[in-house]
Amino acid sequence: MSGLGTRDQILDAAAHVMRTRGFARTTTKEIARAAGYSEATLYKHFQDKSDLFLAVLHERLPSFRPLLADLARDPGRGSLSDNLATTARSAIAFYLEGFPVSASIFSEPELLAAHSAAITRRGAGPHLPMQELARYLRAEQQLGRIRPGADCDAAAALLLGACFQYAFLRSFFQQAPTPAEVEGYAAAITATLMTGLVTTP
Amino acid sequence: MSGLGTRDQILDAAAHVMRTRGFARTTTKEIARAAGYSEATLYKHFQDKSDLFLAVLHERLPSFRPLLADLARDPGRGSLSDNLATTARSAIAFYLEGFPVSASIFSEPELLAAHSAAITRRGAGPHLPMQELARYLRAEQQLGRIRPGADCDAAAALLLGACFQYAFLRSFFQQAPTPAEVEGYAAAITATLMTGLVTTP
DNA sequence: TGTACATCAGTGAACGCGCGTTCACTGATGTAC
DNA sequence: TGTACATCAGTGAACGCGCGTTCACTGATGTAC
Repeated sequence: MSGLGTRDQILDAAAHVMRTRGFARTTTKEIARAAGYSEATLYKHFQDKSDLFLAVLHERLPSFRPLLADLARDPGRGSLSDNLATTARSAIAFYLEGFPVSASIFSEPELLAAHSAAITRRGAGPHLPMQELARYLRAEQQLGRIRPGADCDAAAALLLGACFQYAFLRSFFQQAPTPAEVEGYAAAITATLMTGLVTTP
Repeated sequence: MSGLGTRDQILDAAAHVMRTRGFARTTTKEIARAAGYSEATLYKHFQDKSDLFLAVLHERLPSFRPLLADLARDPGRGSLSDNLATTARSAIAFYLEGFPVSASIFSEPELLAAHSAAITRRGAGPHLPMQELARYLRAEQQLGRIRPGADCDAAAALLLGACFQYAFLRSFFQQAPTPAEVEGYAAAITATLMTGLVTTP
């Protein structure tokens, strides 16, 4: 009695199997079983398995651009370091959720190529959060809360890069971090990014 | 007429196929063909396919710890920002080379678990470069080239994280960066890490 | 030196299995008159 | 209202294929006397 169409149920099931069993174990049989349909039904809604995968990647991967867009729309609100720490926490949560599935695509270069082409075509991509964050930082710079000479692109790359690698390491060692850990880490990298290594605050 | 034993030739071939065809296409048949042996020969040297993969991951993935260990052994040499920029360039090259194969493992969670367990057992791991870099930074801090209050762990995470994500993005869009691009990027993140966003240099 | 045997790296051919995919079908629902 | 037909979501069973793995083997090399 779900309100979802068959296609959506299949996508949900596929995304679930990918997360729980891994990309290599995500067979048409497993997806069909998880969705509660026969394998043949998959082919009524998707051309082939690649088509189904690409749809999952497009329609079921999380995004955290909205949060960043909000920030950039309204700079000057709250303290800069709070905003950055919040962004870092969201980024970590986002990368933790998306990394295992996203990384899996690298095992099939042709699928990766198709996915990255599709993403480029529609103007999306994993580099956009960085651009969005840099845009926010430049807005803060114009408001005088960031020093004039600072390189906002580099700063965005440093902050999100640290979050990305943090999520990778946790995924790699299969250790989900506690909220307190994430909070501490986000605060530490934010503070260091703000003040730098050599100058005295 | 190679000086390599059969086992090493198989490992080289497997690593090569992984890089060129992708993890999912790395079948026993492809490995055997690339190595110039029959498939049956693989099983004279490895218990099964997982065993062979784990050996590739252990014995054929690049490492850039040595460079970092050198740095940490001899702090105070050269300028701090040159050392960091050099480290960033090496890190990017290293991650660019290792990322596609390393990421692939996420498609088989059981293999990932076996790999991460093996790595932990022998005291290795992708988090060590960060620790090594932090160690170097602390040594510089003791020499007075980094301000006393700075968080060297956070700084190491920021710098290597930015390199890691940079390599990911390039691998994702299948665009190999030029040396000049890498150099510019390394210089930018290094400078920003050194001076920070809010203080005046 | 010749002969008989042991060792050992490597192989061709076959195996069972699970994969993605297709096909002819079923049965419920909608539509025409 | 009843009847005949069209539509359409979904299926069971089968398909060919390529996978990882094994087995009985071959032939070159080493060793004993």
